Amino acid sequence: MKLSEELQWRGFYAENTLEDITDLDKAPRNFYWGTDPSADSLHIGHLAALMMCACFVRHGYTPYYLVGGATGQIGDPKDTVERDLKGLDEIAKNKVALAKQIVKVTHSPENTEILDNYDWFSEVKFLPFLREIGKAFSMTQLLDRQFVQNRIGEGGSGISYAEFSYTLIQGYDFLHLFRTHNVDLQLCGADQYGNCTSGIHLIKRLEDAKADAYSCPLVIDKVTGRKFGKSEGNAVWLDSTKTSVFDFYQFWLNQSDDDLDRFFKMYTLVTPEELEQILAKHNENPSARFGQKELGRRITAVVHGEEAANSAAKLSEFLFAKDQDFTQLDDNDRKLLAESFPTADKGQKLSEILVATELASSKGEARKFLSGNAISVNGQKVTEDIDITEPSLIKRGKNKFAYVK
RNA sequence: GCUGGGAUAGCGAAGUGGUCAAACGCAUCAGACUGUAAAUCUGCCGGCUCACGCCUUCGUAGGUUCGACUCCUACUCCCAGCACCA
Repeated sequence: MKLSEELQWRGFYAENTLEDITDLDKAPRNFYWGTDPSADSLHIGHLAALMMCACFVRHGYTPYYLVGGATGQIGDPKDTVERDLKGLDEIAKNKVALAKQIVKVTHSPENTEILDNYDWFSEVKFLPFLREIGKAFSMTQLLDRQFVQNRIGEGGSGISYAEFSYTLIQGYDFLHLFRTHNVDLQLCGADQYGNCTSGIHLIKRLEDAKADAYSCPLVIDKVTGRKFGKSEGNAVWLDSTKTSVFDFYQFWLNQSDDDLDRFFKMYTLVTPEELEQILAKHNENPSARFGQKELGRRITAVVHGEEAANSAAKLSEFLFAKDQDFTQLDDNDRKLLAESFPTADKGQKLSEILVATELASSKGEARKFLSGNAISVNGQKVTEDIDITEPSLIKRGKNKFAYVK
């Protein structure tokens, strides 16, 4: 498939500035994709964008990945409220973490350079910036932006000059990369499209050259209607200390049948023929969740590696089997359990173990779970605060586990 | 700068001296049902406690009162209008 065909087939197709999408097939270009270090891990929303980047790279494009040490100090305006400024220490820490993840999931060589816009912004002086960049922007257009309109005026929560100016910073990045690295294409999620056009505008204005932006749709959770990984509470992180490999795999396993097609296309490298086979097999018996299992295994492999993905799959098979027999666990299985879930030592009350493994936040909550029929030990529902004297598998709710050594 | 309005739990939003840990909605969490899905129904839903109960919250800091989310003062931030500037 040509790049343009593949992008459309995979669903990486939203707004862009191209005359025609087939222009992408002509000659490989240098592109950049960036994110701000506003958290210490990427999530699956970023992953979709990175899979799109990888698609370009497979077709010969040269990637520049940017972690926004400068933009992160301001924060991209949300359309609801002003962000709290991140501490500089935190930003520095986050930058390192994100850079590592980008290298990992894009399967870039270890020495791949991750750009940091702080490197050039730390040199930028305010007056020259206003004279060169500030002058290029019309206040009318800046005010016209939808999120600005949401933030100011009645019912709005206000917006600071700092956040208001964010788009100038990101626009300048594009200009800078155009000048220094011949980058004339920016890839982004649809929510960043406006910021991309700021850069295009600058490049046109100051360099009299045409640059392009290409965005992919935001991945929307059909259930909540919100974009993936948005709200902190239920974000699915790529960092296994924030979202365990098991939980990551389980997230995909729990997707609905309707979403299989689009997630396979976006998040895995399946070919059309392969996908057809997978879906056909899935539809023979949807309740067996063949599609979800395959999806989970593949995406988990991209993020955490083949071995971890297979472990998560194996563990899930065992834990959700109808007739699990915990006495048949061998040492390897036990080791896997201990690695995958929080652990506690035997010889304690069940409520204490629940607290120690963070399955419950307090003894009171532990008791509530027990009386609410939410806890099982080795597959048996337990409602009393019994003593746990043997190695056991504790389960809370549908898929929260802990292991007692 | 002036005038008026506002700041309540994860979010939205009631509450205008005691019956407020705070209505209601959403989200989360748990249960039933199920395909580890969706929809639906049920419960929980500031923290701690086996529990009577105790502790901490209603922008911040003080004050009045037996008692304050509710009244007063100052401050911070937001919104609107006006003024200033142009």
